[in-house]
Amino acid sequence: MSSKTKERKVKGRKKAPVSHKVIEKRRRDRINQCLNELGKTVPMALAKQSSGKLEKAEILEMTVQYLRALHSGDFPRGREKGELLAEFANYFHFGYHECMKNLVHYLTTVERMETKDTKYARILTFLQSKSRFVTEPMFGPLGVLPDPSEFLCQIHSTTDFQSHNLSDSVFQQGPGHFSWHSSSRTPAIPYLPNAAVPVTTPVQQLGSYLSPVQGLDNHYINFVGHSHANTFSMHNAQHAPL
DNA sequence: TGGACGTAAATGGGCGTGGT
DNA sequence: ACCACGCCCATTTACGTCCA
Repeated sequence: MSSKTKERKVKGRKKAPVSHKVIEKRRRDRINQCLNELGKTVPMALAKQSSGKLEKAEILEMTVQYLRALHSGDFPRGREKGELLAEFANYFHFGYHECMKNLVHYLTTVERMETKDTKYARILTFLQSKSRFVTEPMFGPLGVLPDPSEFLCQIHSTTDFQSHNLSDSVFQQGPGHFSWHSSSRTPAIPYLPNAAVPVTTPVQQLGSYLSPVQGLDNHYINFVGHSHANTFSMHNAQHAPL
């Protein structure tokens, strides 16, 4: 066993050498972090993750398929490429919203946290920042996609954030839009029905916020040549027409 | 229940590269 | 030339799942 393996040699340098184990650990962490990001970004991986564990190899496979689909000219007739990209983005936002919804439900019901709680506010702010970080590099250029953080901006845009309570808080949306409270898995969370989510995607013009996501299932499956439509069954069942 | 199997993480070592 | 560092690969270890 060489000295390198225990600790990298120290001679004649200012900086203390870093253990090879530590370096390798960091490297593995970087790899895993990127794989996780892919798992949260690639629609099919995101869908499968929600129903079970996803192997690294699967994430990579789905990413390859996803990129092939995006770069393929073989889009369904009558659908614009940008339109489908927007659908993919919506799919991601859907998953993100779903997680946030569950988290908020947990915080408010299980943890008994109030919206005026600073910790509650910090968590939402964190989610907001993460939301931007994850989505912008991939979908930013489209420029017209809804950002989940816009849900939260409805809180932060008002300085009296602390005056809000659960019944007049964040998850405000109009009819036909993505629902924060209608999941079969989570009980209802009160909301203001008159505040609409700022959704401006092209696909939205075709109908509700969710319908593109449902439509995406078939398109995406066709793109990647998979026949496992039941991969998305959870979403279909859960978010059938609002 | 225990062995087979698969996956992920940890570890050890070689090699290339860039800075001094 | 020497050294720190990063990358890659092979092997070992830990852990979870499946099946007889």
